Amino acid sequence: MADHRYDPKQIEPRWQQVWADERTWHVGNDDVPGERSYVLEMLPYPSGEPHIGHLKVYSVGDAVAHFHRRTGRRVLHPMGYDAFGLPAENHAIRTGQHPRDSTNASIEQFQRQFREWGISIDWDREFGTHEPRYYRWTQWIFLKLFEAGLAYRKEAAVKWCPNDQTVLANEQVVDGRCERCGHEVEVRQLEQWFFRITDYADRLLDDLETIDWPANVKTMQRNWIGRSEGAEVVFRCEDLQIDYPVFTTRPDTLFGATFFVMAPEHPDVLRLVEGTDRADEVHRYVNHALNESNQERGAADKPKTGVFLGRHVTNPVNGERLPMYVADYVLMEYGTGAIMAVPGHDDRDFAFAQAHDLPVRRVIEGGDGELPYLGDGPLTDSAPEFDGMGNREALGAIVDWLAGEGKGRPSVNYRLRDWLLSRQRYWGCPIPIVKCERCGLVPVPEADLPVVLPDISDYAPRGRSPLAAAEDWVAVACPSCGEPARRETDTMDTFVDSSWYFLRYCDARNDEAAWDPAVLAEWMPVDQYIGGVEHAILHLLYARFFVKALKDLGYLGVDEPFARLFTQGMITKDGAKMSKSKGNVVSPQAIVERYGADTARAYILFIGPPEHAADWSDEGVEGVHRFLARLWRLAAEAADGGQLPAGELTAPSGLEGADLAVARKAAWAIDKVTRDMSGRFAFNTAIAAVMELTNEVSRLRDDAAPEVRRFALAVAASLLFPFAPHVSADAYSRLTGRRVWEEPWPQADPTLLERDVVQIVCQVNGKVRERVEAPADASSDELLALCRAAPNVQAHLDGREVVKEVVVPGKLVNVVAR
RNA sequence: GCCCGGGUGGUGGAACGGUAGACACGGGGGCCUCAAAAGCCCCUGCUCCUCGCGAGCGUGCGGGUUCGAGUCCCGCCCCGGGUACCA
Repeated sequence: MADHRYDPKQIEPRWQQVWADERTWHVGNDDVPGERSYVLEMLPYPSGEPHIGHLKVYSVGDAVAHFHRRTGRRVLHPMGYDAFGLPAENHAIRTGQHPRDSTNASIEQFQRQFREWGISIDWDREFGTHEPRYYRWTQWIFLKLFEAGLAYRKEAAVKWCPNDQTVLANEQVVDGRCERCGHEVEVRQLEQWFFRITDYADRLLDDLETIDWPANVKTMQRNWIGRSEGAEVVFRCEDLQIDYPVFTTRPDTLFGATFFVMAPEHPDVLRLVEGTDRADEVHRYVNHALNESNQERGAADKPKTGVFLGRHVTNPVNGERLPMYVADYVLMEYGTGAIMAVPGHDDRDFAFAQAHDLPVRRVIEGGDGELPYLGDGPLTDSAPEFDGMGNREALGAIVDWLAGEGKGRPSVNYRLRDWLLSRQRYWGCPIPIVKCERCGLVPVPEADLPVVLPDISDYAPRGRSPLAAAEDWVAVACPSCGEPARRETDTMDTFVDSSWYFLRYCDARNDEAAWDPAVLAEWMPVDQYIGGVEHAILHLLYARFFVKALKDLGYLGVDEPFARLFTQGMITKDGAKMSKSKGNVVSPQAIVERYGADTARAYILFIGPPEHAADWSDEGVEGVHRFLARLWRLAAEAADGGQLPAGELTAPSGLEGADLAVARKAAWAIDKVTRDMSGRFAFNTAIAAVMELTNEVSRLRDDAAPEVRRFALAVAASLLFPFAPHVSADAYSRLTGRRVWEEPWPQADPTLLERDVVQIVCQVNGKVRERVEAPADASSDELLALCRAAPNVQAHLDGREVVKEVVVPGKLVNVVAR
């Protein structure tokens, strides 16, 4: 007999070769009828080599893709690279190596490893976002958004990272620090490019209802958009004849306002005190507040500081004069940069009032008498027509009254800001705009796209894009008037590149257009999107915005890019995030080298539910490897004696004893794995079921029927294929002479799923006292009789009165006794 | 503070309101072998005893609903993540 040693180094390259030679995973855009499925994992940023997180996300995605294919769908499962970005550029600054070269080298690493992992990718659709044939269309989309007024330039207070020497979008500032490098960000007043994502705030919010995403991701997006309903109320400063609107969610508390506060950045603060004796003090305060870091200023528990402006505004509901303050707890970015302060019913206003000896007034009854009171209740001490009215009802009534007087109106405010997309860096997609002194901002004509990123020698950022130094490139004739003009030298945020790549995959080789809308209609939306929860706000919000905007412009027909989202948990080592500095990095390449790709993939899916974080265990890998080796060896040995007959994979007939039990186990495994893969991604229990089946086969005695052994092993291999494709393909091929990926998903024979004898649990007062065998179709009375006859049940019923009997057919009998 | 997750053996984890701990790791014992590796077999939640087809306890804590609760409800504690002066 041949030497049957499981050797992934032999098996894996052989099948990879077949898949590459035959372009097995390619799917055309041909108008073939039948169900389609678009399975997509978030595209990788190619830096160095793939890490363990990549192994996980593509193992999960590949399992889904294979399952969809085997259950009769045409599956689009492409791959690409998010290839622009700062790490490559910073590397270039240190070494002088062109970012394109280091990026392409990384991409080759990724390609090689994806092939070695056996991921079923349609390589014919591959691209990197840094390739002109791709970013040509990124620029085209930018122009379409520009034409529609959705991309615009404005001067604003923006977040600046002094380390990366570029501006950042709000989403890229985490705890006052740069999301990428961790450096504390500053605020600068600069003119920048923005996308008008705030126009879509309501739709981005409302359409969350229509997509099947994890609740926590939806919640994070809702919070980020931060819609609040309330009213805009106008407070007039009579001294200077200026109206100051404020946004409030609590117009019901208007009668409790006792002072008025402006943000230090508010443009009118200095004007209000000009030439007064308060000017010096206010100047000092504002300067101090502006120089304070975001971190310090952002702390909610910080004492409430502020300065009186020496001016007053009039409360529109009762004509009271309220003192005006400047205080850093009011933010310029939100609302109008000014607030009415109601210390009786707001924590922060209360804290400020305490610190500055301002009156606190109760206008809503309730609570235990303590102020501030944040709950609901009837109005008091407000106005005769509102007193006694529930505050929720009063809220509307007061807004109506204000609207009638022209002093306010219902209003909605969002936390979401427009997306700042320009970056003062080199390695990104050039913004296709020419700045002409005469014509202003002129779009580059579509026929001239792409605006190709020029090669430069000095990548160092100096507060402006390194592109600004490429004089030959910058100097250009204005497309509109022909006079000398200059190119926009900022590049786009790399999140722009990844906001539409899933559209390009559908029609990746189209040189005439970004895509053919008819082709897009065949594939979009993505049926199953898979990635890390760290993109819950950034990428996933931006991509949704792009799809909605492009739909409005008539280029596609869907409202949402990703119908179903799955977020996988992190892989840790020794309970901690893997990092070079901790020295706890597990390299996928080392694992694949040692155990093979199948072991690495199957282990990462077996370790636990894929949505949970999981800790890597070297011993656990060994266990999965042993399992694959055992399955393969059993299959190879069983195939020595012959193959299964051609045709459908069905159990031999006329089985009995252990042979029948194995056939039943196979049917059970088919059913179990199918269920685990259908509704949820319970890969861990699916693999456990195949393990159980394999264990049962390995316990068969030598005189077992060879066909049932082959059948059960072929079922095991077939079910395992989505998780460990090479070893499964190899085992299946030996057992059947056929290619498992061309086989339909196995069907469980219903007659084998049924049992004629079942085990019945006998309980007395809810405690298990005995287990008995009973015919599966036994009646309740029969089951009851069987259980009451059981010795241990009788022992526990001895001398007691039976008060109730519960029978769950096929399962259990519970006798309740006193 | 608020919003999500999550607390089950030595470990990762299983369990439509119905046998808690599938599967795997680790551990113990055995077979094979000159020996080892590999492989195979058995045992493995805790406690007690009369050692059995035994009894009791056991899913973070305290209550509740139910014939029956890891699972549902109420009140807490702890851990992880997100978010935070957003008016």
